[in-house]
Amino acid sequence: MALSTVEARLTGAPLGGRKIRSGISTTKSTEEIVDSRFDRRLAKVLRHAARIFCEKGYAGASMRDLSRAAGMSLAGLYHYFDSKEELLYLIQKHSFRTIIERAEERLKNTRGAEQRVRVFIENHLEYFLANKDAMKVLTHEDETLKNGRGAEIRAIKREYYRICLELLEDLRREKGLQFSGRIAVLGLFGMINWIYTWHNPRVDLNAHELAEEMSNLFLCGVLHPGKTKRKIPKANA
Amino acid sequence: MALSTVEARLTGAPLGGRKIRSGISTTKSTEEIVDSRFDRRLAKVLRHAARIFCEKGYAGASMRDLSRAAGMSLAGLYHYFDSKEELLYLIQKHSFRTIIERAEERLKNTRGAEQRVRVFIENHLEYFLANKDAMKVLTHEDETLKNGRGAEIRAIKREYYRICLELLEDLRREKGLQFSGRIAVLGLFGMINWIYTWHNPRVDLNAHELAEEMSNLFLCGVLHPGKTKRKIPKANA
DNA sequence: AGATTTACCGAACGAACGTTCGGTAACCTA
DNA sequence: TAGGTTACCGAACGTTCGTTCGGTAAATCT
Repeated sequence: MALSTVEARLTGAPLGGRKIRSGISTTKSTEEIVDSRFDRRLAKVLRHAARIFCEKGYAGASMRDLSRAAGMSLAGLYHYFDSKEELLYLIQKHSFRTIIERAEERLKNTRGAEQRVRVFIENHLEYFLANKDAMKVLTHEDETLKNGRGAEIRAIKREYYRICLELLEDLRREKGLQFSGRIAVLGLFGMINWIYTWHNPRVDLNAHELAEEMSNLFLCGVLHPGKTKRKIPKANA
Repeated sequence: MALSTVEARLTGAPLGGRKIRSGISTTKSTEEIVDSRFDRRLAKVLRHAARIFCEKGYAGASMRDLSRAAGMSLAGLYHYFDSKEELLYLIQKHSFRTIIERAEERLKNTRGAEQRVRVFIENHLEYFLANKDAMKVLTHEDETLKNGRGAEIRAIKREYYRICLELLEDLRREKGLQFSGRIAVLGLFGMINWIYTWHNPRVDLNAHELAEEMSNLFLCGVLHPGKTKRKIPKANA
């Protein structure tokens, strides 16, 4: 793999994909097979890595732990990335990009400031609970990456923050309310990110129900308990 | 220091104190001076350790980092505790015990379910922001300790949880409300513990003001913005 | 078929880790 | 003032760390 950085290969495809070699090629299907094989194996490594980082923390997990979990030799791991730090970066970037992408997709089809906030919350919790390991690693290791990679993740984080802030300011405008946007966003993120510290799927509500409870709590507080909406309809007008 | 475990010495005094040697003693003032000197030095070490754990995480901080921060040799540190793990334990236990003690003290003098919840939140934020390093270490490293020490910290945590839960259930009863106590407690803890990830004293409100904002948000939600109470009076009847 | 690239692996690298050991000055008690 | 305790420290212990190197069998391209 010549110069080999995964980062250098990151462009479009699922996990960033592998750079398509330019030049004459009779069939491109073979290339795609090679590429997606690499990507599938990388994705598997990332899944196992997320699980171990989740259990032991980034600093507490050793590359030997990861190799054991992935069923691959220590040296073999380095075929897929250049360093432990890049591994964390790939996990965080993929999770963040995906949750933002999905939020934007769902918000495109939702009108009404309050409903949009509810959809944002539901999207967050749904993705969070379906990808607990990676999302814990994203939230818990949020100051771990430094320099370039850290800056890039922090930029994505600000983007997500801004989406939420705008939803809340729309709500404030629409209903003529008064509250601090910053405190509201950060209070909301606290509620919904804290979940990784306590949620037990055998005891607690599923993502959809939890989103409703959390939305009611955030929107109405404990003193004005929720108008329990039965379903969050995917309004398209 | 004979058998030397700090843990073996933990009984009453500030940080656990040093076990008072039993036996005949003409003056006990000398013993107290020795004891408090040890405690003062230990407290200083713990303060520096909390700062480093806060910056680099427990696993990411080395004993050499700690020795540098405390201005003491690596070996010298071990005069005050037996292991890195015990150091984390001492930091967490002291913070947790203190915040609970203060909450109970303040709640003794407060009537009215809503007011008691507000006092609980204000106590939490006040201690949290005044002891940011230690409180971040307490919240961030909440699954780090294992076995005996871990169980002990988790027991204190449950105690704190229960205090909050009872306040909320009192509120629910007093006002005839309906909400899930568990979700409310955990949502509230999310809001107020998440603060360590964003609070900047140069930009953000101080503890008292923040407590008011957070209390209003939690109690009334963003749709029913807060009855801004000017002062939280220390009611004594 | 021969040449190249891919996908690994065993073994080793030097650095850093938490902890311990043997000392030694300063202080306290008797 | 002799004897014991306290409060450290320099140097080293064995282990584990992230990463690299040289190799190889299989897959792919020409």
